[in-house]
Amino acid sequence: MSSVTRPAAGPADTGAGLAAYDSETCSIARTLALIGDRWTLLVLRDVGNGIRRFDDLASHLGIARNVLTRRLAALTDAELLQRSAYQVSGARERHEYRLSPAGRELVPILLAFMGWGDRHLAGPEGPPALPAHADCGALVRVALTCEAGHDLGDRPRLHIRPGPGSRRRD
Amino acid sequence: MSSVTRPAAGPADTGAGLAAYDSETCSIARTLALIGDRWTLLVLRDVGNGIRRFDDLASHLGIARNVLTRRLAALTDAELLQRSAYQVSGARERHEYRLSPAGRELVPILLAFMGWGDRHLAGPEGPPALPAHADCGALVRVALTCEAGHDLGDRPRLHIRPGPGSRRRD
DNA sequence: CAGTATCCCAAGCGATACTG
DNA sequence: CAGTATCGCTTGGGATACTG
Repeated sequence: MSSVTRPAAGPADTGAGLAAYDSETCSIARTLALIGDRWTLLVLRDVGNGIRRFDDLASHLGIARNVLTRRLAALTDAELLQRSAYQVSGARERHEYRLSPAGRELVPILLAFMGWGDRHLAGPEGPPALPAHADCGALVRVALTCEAGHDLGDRPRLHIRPGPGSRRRD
Repeated sequence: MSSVTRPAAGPADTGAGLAAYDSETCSIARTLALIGDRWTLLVLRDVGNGIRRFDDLASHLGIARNVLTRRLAALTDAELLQRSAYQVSGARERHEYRLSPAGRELVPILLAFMGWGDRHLAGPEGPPALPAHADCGALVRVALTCEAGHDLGDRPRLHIRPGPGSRRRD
């Protein structure tokens, strides 16, 4: 990028759209407010991977127990996790956590993180884990496609437009 | 997973894979450690949307200036942003920030957040913003596809396998 | 096992003032 | 305009002890 005498303008400046709208109304900001803390995505990852009990989560994550309590409560409250009781024969009742349908819809976010990390932060040995389609076993990747059927590739060029729920800034 | 009394199990338990591996080696954890704080993704969003100057970012985001300084420095350092100087005619030199190639590859993460928020946190009016393919104008969405060509849909069923860079837990 | 209750601490944020 | 410097404070996280 050499000597740009022209900071603004050009087709590259796709920003006029979002820039004019409230930063907090944005769906990215809203979602981040819900699950954008230090532990939540990792909790969801682990639960999605079948770690469903409190102590297992605590020890696998290395999270403080009280913090885990808070996260699980918040996630259950937001209905991203479902807490269900189960009973093993005569024993005392136990609980387990599972992803709710809305929680399972967060998987693309997790996979997007995973894909980027695999490409940019993995050592020379390669990625630490591989996501496969449970039905057919083939590897899964995140793709950006447009309604016209184009694949947008790795470094997509977007143009963000105001949507119906946009709120103009003052 | 040895000492599991296995309450539920069944085909739903796809977790054996990741659960057995280190929580921090995971690419999700690594990526989160880099960009998983309260502001970074929003900074990247705004820069990607064409807000490129310090004061514009500060006022659009509502972030404290010193915090913005730190974020921009960290992101430039991690080579997710590129800082370039430009000169308007005779005036003093100015700087602007742009997404680096690696930074642009984070767009799928942003769009995954956006998509989820649009579906679960938007008001009845609809999504606040719409991402369109810059080339053709059609709307863009995040899709999960497997190498066998299947579209995994909204609530994918995955099986996470250890990859070459996996590190067993003790 | 699955949490809750306390207490303490540090990172991180915000506000403000200052500089080239 | 584009930051840096300082400071106080709040938010959350960690450790530990306790309970049904």
